[in-house]
Amino acid sequence: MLKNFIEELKWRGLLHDVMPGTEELLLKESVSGYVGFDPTAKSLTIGNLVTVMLLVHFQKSGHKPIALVGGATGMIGDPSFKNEERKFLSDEDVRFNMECIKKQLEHFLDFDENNANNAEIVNNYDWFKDISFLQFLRDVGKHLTINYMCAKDSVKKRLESGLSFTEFSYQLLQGYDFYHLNKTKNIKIQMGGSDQWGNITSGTELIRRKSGNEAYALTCPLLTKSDGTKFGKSEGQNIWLDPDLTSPYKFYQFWLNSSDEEALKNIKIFTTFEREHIENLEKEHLENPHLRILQKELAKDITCRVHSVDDYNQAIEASELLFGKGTFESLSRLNEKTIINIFEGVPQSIITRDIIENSINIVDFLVDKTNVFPSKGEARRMIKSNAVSINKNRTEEDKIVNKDDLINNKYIIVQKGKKNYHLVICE
RNA sequence: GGGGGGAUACCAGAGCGGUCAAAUGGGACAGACUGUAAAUCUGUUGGCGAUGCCUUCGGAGGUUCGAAUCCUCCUCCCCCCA
Repeated sequence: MLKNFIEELKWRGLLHDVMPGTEELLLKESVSGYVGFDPTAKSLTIGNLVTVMLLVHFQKSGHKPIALVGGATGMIGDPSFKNEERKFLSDEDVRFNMECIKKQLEHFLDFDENNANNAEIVNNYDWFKDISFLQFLRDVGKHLTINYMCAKDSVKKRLESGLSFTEFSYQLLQGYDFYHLNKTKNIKIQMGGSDQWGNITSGTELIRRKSGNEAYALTCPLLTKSDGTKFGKSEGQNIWLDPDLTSPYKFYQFWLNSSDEEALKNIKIFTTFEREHIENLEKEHLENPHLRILQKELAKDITCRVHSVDDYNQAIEASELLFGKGTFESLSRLNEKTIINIFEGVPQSIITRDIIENSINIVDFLVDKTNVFPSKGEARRMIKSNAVSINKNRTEEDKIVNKDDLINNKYIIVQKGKKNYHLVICE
């Protein structure tokens, strides 16, 4: 009943590094393993989703996944591969973020206590809050040398530019987490992104020295886009799991917009589809690339899981209208409720009715009244390069906007380029 | 402590008294082509009431008809010698 977890990660492209003996252990018995999440924001991003998927597959392979939310470590800040010292988060922020993240994790893992390998969430603040500084230095600090700690790639960069004692200590805290979980919950393996390798091995080392137990580690690659830039951002914006921060429509669009190469890579990483199923999808895709099957399946699966089937359907409906054969006529036929649904999550501005009644030049409309563009120069440039549409019709610089442009006597749909919409509501 | 080099638009980096709103490359955005893909090609990348005006070249002053460019002071970075 145990599946080969390592094998699974391998073909999915989710394995970067693994400690010797890990595979044997995982095949021999059902093991508890954990991944840590820092509560630096009130929501996880799709970047964090990669390590969430490690836990998901871990559980599916018959092991017991633990998500650690770093209530304590979040107050310190991980220096790994960062360029500079980070700001502290306030106590309340950490606690608030932690609660939010906890709820998000519950979407992915099975917490049903009737199952032997049900998921659990732990918070390292619970065991750190009662440890005194002196006690920590005696119990933990004594076991790892500065030389060992400095040798980590993750801190090397910062040794040149400066690193506070606080952040330097981070790996001890994370190492102690692992030790504590190993001792109290018999957790034998820690997983994470490849940037965490240094911190994780501090943990296995600490365990070995303090208790003589064997502990294991495994990391997944950090995702980058095929052009090498950071994954998970759209126009410089993070893609969040929280629908208030990234609307389901935008979320869906993000995945749908993947290039072929990325879609193939990501469908393995972010879905739980079986290997054979993915290979079939890939084959279909190659036969009919214009149908974008990989992108659609990928976007569908993730959107449904992170948000809901309803959100997905709505995103589809919106996408079809906005990118399909939408015309001024078809848009005019929509009722108000549909419009509101479709444009949920699309930037909007509200203007007063007299502006339209009195007619207004397109540039003033787009800059002064609605902030579609930050400056008139840019608005004119965009219009000149054929990038601006009003209600699906290309517009000219001398266009006057008046009440004939209102859809449903209330809405104007502005398009900047092919993909960016802006809804103007006239009240 | 002594000596030297530097800070320019999102980033890298030229310019070293007027012709500089500032070369070039990257990034970003847009257009064409397409499949809401990739590649490619093209355009844009300080603001405005726009053949002109205003604000920008680390900060503050000064010289000059005129300064990113010269001088003084300050802040921060890098290198070399002790």
